[in-house]
Amino acid sequence: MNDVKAEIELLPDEMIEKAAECLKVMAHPVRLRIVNILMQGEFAVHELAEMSKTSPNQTCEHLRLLKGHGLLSSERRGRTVYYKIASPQLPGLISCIRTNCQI
Amino acid sequence: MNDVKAEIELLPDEMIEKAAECLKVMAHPVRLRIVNILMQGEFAVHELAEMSKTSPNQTCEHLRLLKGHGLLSSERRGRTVYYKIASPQLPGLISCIRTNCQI
DNA sequence: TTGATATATCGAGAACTCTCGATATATTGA
DNA sequence: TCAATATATCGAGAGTTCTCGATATATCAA
Repeated sequence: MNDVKAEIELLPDEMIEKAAECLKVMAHPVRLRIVNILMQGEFAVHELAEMSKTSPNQTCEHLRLLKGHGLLSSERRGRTVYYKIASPQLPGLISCIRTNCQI
Repeated sequence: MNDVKAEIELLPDEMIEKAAECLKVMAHPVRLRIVNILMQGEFAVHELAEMSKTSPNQTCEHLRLLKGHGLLSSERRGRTVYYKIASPQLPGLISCIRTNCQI
């Protein structure tokens, strides 16, 4: 039994925690939709709210969470705030999710 | 505004929900660890429990959840139940997570 | 300055997930 | 059959996340 496990690669707890945290951020329909839209360019909060059929305040909160994890960045131009993808890894992750999670 | 959105690809709700559900299942440190271990072969519940430093009953529940979503399958041999990866997409997804979620 | 538009934040309650101990079931060997 | 081992299920309480309405802030144009 110990022989079997001696050969097994066990990833460090810290790495596992980090990845689980990253997945948790993505594991929400509205956030997934927002990120999929942002794969196609930069959009304003109210545009994202409308396209994801979510109230502006909820959209803001989802955007804040995504931005807080370094996945998005934002820029205000006039009274409008535009969000875009900030993490270089995000497009790869999303396209992989689309392939492997039946999207 | 409508011009911009007319060109945007909006994935069907159903697909988004399904993918979010799939990510939610993976978005737990113990389940992520279990799946990473099972990438290296078939293991018994008590082995997985020990390697993931989780009680057997909790390990069972995580395994049940993963199996319930079609990600794992199990086979009893004697009093031991062995779990392995059942979903063909899972290895690709995991390796992508390892690349893009800093694992 | 005022009103309109756009975004952001806060607090409370609902809903969901996690964890744990207790208990149940299954299998084997004495 | 009985005890031991292995796995599975259940219910309660703790902890999180989600959602919503209310409110705050920021910017612009009249």
